[in-house]
Amino acid sequence: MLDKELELEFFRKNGYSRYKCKKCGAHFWSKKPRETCSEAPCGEYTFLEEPIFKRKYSVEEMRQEFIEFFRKHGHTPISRYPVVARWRDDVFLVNASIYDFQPHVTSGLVPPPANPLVISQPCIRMVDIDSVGKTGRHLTGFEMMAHHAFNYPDEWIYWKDETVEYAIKFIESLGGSEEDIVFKEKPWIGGGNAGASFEVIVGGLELATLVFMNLKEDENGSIILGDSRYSEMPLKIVDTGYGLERFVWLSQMTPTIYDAIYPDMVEKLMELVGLERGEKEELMLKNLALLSPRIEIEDEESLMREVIERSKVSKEDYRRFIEPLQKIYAVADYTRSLAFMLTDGIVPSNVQAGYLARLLIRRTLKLLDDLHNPISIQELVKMHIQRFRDIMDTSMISIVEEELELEEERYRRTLAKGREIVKRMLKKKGEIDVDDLVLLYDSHGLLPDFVKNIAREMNVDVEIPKNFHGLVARRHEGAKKEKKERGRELNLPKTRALYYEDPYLREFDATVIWAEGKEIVLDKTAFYPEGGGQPPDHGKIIANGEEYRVEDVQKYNDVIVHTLDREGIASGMVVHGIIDWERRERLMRIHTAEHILLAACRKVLGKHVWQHGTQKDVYESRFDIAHYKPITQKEIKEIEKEAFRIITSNIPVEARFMNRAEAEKKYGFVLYEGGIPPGREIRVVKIGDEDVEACGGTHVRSTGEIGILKILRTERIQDGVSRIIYTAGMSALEHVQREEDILREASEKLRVQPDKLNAAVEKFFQEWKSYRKELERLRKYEIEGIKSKLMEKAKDGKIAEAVELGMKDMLLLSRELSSSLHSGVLIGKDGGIVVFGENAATLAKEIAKAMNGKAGGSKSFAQGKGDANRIKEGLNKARELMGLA
RNA sequence: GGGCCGGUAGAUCAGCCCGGAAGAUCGCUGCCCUUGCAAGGCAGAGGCCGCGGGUUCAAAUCCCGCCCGGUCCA
Repeated sequence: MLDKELELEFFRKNGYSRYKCKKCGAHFWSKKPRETCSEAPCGEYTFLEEPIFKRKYSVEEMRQEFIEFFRKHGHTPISRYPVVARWRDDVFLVNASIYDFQPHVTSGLVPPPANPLVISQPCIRMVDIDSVGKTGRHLTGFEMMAHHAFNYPDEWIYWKDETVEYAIKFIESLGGSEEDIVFKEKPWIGGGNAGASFEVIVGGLELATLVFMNLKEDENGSIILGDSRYSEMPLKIVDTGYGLERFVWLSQMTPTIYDAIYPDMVEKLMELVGLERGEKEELMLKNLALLSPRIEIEDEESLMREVIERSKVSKEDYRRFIEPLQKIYAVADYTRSLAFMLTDGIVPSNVQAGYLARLLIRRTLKLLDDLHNPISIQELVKMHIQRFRDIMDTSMISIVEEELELEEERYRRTLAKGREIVKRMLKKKGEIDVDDLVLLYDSHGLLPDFVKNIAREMNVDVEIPKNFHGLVARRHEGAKKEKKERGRELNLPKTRALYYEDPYLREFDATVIWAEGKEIVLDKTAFYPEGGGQPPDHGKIIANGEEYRVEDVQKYNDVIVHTLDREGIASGMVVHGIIDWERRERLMRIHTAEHILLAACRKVLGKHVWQHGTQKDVYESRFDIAHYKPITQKEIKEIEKEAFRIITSNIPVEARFMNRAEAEKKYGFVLYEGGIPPGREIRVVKIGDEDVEACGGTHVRSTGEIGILKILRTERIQDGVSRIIYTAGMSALEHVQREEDILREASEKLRVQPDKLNAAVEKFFQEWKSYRKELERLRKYEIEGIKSKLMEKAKDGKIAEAVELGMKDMLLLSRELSSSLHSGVLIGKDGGIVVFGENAATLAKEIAKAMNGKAGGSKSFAQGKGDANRIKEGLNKARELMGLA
């Protein structure tokens, strides 16, 4: 299928031929005849030996070259998106520039912000985390430079020939030659789309990928790729990805990509660790770079052997230089990814994107430990933020530093605790097997290496299986569950939403266009359907003089369905709707209050605050935000005061529909705090300069109408996520009044003034505690008394008596008695039996039997229970068996 | 969102598998020893065994639900 797709007019006209790589068998296009596709390991990294570009470029210079080149060729530069994919709910991090335009632009629903466009998009790819530092070319964080063209049936921009030509011209503009370039064919599949693609290879290195996306996944499609079927889509997308860091590397000719993109940090770390790079070391590094594409990274041993042989150095030389350097490289890369993630507002957590940040932080801390902590993680991340200040938000530095400090503390705590767990395990079992290792990692976050080290301290050897991570994965198999989609296809016209046209509309007339059971759809409605965390309106619908209660209102696509308390309304009827205004008004106040609350939180707590989920209700509403530490009482008061300021400023609340791309451009992704609405047009709700969000809810006209916003309490629902429970308007006033009632009633009960309540309660509590102790002392004393009385009845060190005591007291008493008596039986007022001394259990069972009860226990102590009316029988039995009768 | 581990004295934990009188160490209080401190000795205080339900004559222990903490995976 690809053969035809990639036989370009351009290649034919410009003297290119199609070859088949003798090593990997892939097809490729080249102007110069070639045996292989030239990509390492089929070829070598020739760029390390011979310059390809005319000069060296820094990251900033290369980015600038790219953007400028495409700007000159008719592309509109657009600014980068955050690395955390706020506009999507299917992924956490941006993996590629095309992520910026999924799902709505690529599906054709929404136009792109510009067409064609050029961007340099920072991306995070966690999948390569283990290779970073070791291969010389892998990164967790990189910038994907890209030009995109979106071709619509009625608006054609450009397609394959032009894209290939741009690639050649851009490489030429940097001093490269057309002869150096190889276009390798490759099918491309990703994210429900597919197409043909070229990998652009220069000097043995893949520099870019040119994807021609023209297929979408389709059950009935006729094109089969991999395991799925695809069909042609009307939209044809040019999706390119130029590896910024790789271009820089190629220009700099350094042995690794890390030396090219952040030389300052690598140098600084080397200096602090005490590594020096002489000729011998450079040679080792270069050989490593040349060899690493050839040998699987899992086989580090043979890679090391080859490097040692080629460079004519000792194993010792390698160990002393390469191993710490690889760690330095990894630290430099991880901390840069962290700089991107944290300044873009990801809060470290145990869930979602925050977990990925924590993972990177912990990996970095481990590496820094290995290097004997030459510098703090905060310092390194800060260095990157300042170094890349033209694309990172430097105002986040102090928040980032605090987050890292807290994370490091947490990490140290986990390790200290883990150390204890491992030690205890060893003390108990004497060894640690594979199951233990998996458990320690999965449940306690302890890496096998760490466990092995501790075991070694205690002279125990632990074997780490090769497929360790596979074993962990197996434990998680079968744990996944499919989430069900709620969808409903009603083939009806869009319902006119009167609540948007006039949010204060309380009554309206409409025509029923569909009815089934208790459900009806109207041509227009003022009933607000559940959405955006706002519950649906309630109210009445009057038809033919009959009144129906509206119990639920839901929206399916653009059709609004009302659920009534009973059947009876038919299609075609004209009805009158009345909104339960008291309820709706409260909800409107609360919804606007929520926007104000978010603005206040961002102001008081910081810019990283991001809405995590909400549920509004008439009396108590929940508002979850990402924040890296629990919210203090002081902060709550500040937030309330800030909200008060916004409310009393009486700022108008504007709501209007806007073109999605235009709104994003104007306000940024803060728009999507409350979630990501679908569609070409989005409704933007703006409160002066305080807050702007995409929101489909109903709002008051101006902030003053809210009256009062009150935070009731906060909870930490996850690491990095706090829940604020609040209310507004009349509900807030009612809450304050209720609290006042509690205060007054409590004060009245204690007969003190409300302001003395605190001191009074303290006093009462202290007194209660001392009385409780006094009571216990008295009981002990009483038992002492009973004991001495009973002792008088003892015969031959034996006793069997009935006592006016409960089970607990009898236990105490028998303990006392057992110190001076040989054996004894006590039967309590409610039929409880306590036996101590020889054959206690057997004796107790016999007594219980006599009392129609049950008993049991050990040889020297037993307890049981029988019928409280048969105490006498039990006692007689006991005496008989004990020889006391 | 799902899985796993944990919650017992101020702290760190044992006891739970296999139900039968709540423990250890450190810390705390007092006394002895000492010029004083440290150490040592003796005595003592300190527990809703996370919460709620169930099974049982009897639950820290077994079963169910919830809450909280930790951790792994997506």
